[in-house]
Amino acid sequence: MAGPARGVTRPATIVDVARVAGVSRQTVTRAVNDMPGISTATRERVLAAARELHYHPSRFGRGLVKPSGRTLGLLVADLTNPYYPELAATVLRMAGEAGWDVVLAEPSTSGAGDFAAGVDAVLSFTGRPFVGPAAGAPNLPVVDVDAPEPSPGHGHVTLDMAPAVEDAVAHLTARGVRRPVVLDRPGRATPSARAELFTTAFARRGTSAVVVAHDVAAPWTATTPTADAVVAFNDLVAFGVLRELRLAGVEVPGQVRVLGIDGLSVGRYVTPRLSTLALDMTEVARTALDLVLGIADGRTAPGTPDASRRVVHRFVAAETT
Amino acid sequence: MAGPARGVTRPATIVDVARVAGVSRQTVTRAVNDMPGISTATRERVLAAARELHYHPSRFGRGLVKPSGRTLGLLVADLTNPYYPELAATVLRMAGEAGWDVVLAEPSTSGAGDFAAGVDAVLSFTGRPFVGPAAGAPNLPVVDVDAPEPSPGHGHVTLDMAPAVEDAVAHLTARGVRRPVVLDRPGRATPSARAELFTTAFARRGTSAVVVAHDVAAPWTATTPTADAVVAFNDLVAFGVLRELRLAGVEVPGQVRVLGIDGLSVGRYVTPRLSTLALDMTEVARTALDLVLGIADGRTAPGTPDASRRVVHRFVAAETT
DNA sequence: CTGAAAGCGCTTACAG
DNA sequence: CTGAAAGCGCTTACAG
Repeated sequence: MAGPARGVTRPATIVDVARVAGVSRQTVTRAVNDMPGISTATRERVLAAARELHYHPSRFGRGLVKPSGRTLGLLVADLTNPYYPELAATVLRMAGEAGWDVVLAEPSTSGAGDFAAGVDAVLSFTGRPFVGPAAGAPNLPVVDVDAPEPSPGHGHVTLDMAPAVEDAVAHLTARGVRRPVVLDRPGRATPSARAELFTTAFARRGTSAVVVAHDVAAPWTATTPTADAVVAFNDLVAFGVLRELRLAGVEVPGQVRVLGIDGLSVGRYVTPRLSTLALDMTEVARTALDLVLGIADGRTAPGTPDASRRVVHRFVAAETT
Repeated sequence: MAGPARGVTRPATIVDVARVAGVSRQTVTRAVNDMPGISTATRERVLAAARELHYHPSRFGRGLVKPSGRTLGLLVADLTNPYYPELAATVLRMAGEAGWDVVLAEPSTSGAGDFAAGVDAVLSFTGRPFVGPAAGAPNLPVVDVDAPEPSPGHGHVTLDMAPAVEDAVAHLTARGVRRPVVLDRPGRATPSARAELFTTAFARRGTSAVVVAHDVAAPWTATTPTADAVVAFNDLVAFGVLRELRLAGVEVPGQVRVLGIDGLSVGRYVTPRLSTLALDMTEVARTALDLVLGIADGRTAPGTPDASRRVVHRFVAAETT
């Protein structure tokens, strides 16, 4: 009963079970996989040995020899923002239909190297190009979504907010907005791309928008008390703004109009309902998944125009504008 | 250049690359893994061949021979309800620290069999015991969370709402609630366990609660227009109730008090803030993960008392009660 | 710097 | 009903 490796507990393998049960390896396989051509007595003896040794088949040994599904690595920036779980849920369901498993990870959580070792393709929703291990993963199919610039060898999906920004700004100015505030992500030297889209669009209409860092220490209400519209960095920030305004007794959209970005489905529960630049998560998921699976299957070559896709936001006017 | 399998495209293996590059298998390994002891010229020739063949190392072949992290299968009922992503995010982060990857799946998405084939342990948040493949996965470590009854051979984590229900009902009756409505999940013959907890607790205080199926076709406002408190099946339902009441001009908590269940973190954005029976997601994740990894590492035996854990909800009185 | 040999844990034919 | 042999794709010593 004393195994070769005393002290250190090595997981039991099929040969350990075979030895303990006094049979051959292939008989263990028959018992464990419930195959025909084995006597009941033998099967039970083998299963008892398996139980005793806590034997569980190695997925590597098995995967090497049996056809098995492939695994997609899904990297998302921050699972705390419902935006990413919504996206992940859609990717998960679609990938499942295509026979792919999905390993979910955040960049902070797992070393990118370890992560890449266990997957057959990568879909990265982190806002920057996926950086795999320097070596060991040549030709790993990778698709970056919404990365600021295309990474050579990767497929990429661009999320284009510009048309929706135009629509939203036209909508707001038509309703008399003249002193809009754009709440930008804090801690940056320069305005974000989305903030610039808004200031440019407003400027084209003769309206100058103020960009303010969304900072709890210096709330925008103090900086720009006369604002008649707030463009939030994303829906989550907009929800916070709506709450602030409610508590301050400010009417939305009567006194201040509020616009979010993302189109989170939890938005259906807030009152008044948030106007937002919505992304069709299903479309994003389908586009990104189609691309990465296409690369994995050799249908699409990274570097070709077909490996570069685009999804646009859509302005959804609800109750806050 | 014509491989042995013409027509059907079989993924290239290390020997294909070796053949095309005119080197041995181990030289391909050296090039691909950026190891020393290989000339620059050879390395480049090999990498060029790898590129040409779209070669990517099999994770099975590699996993068999290199020490690698293990994979946890995380099964959640419904990624559409933020409750599950919140839980998943916490599990993901903690599992990552322990060196485990996480495959996320919904029961509907992937055949349970396929799912179980690729993982070393399973954590099931589906409200019922995990059912793996009938065969092929003996001694797979499994932990069920919040399953109605313990499944033999599995570890289980019970989520106990009873103490929080007591606190909430005491709170509500102390504030004069006499005609509470419990919104139950629709389409069931008998009231849910949580609905019964509430009716019992109210009854003990001499108050009879009405259980109504949460059904858009027959809204609770029509069924029980005189209700002075609404206990929702979960936070998401409660958010919808809050919106209904707002639109109907009903004051919360002045005219009707509202209670949710779950303690979703998105609740921080709704106004007024929802009172709820909150679950500490971190505690649930830590408890469940500790248990399943303990079973996987042989520290904990399923069936022993230690393989059965309990986490309690906590009543959080916010602005709606 | 390069290759021949052994082996990781498993299953699939093939023999008895 | 059971076992000996071959092989899945890879890496790790070991020889040259």
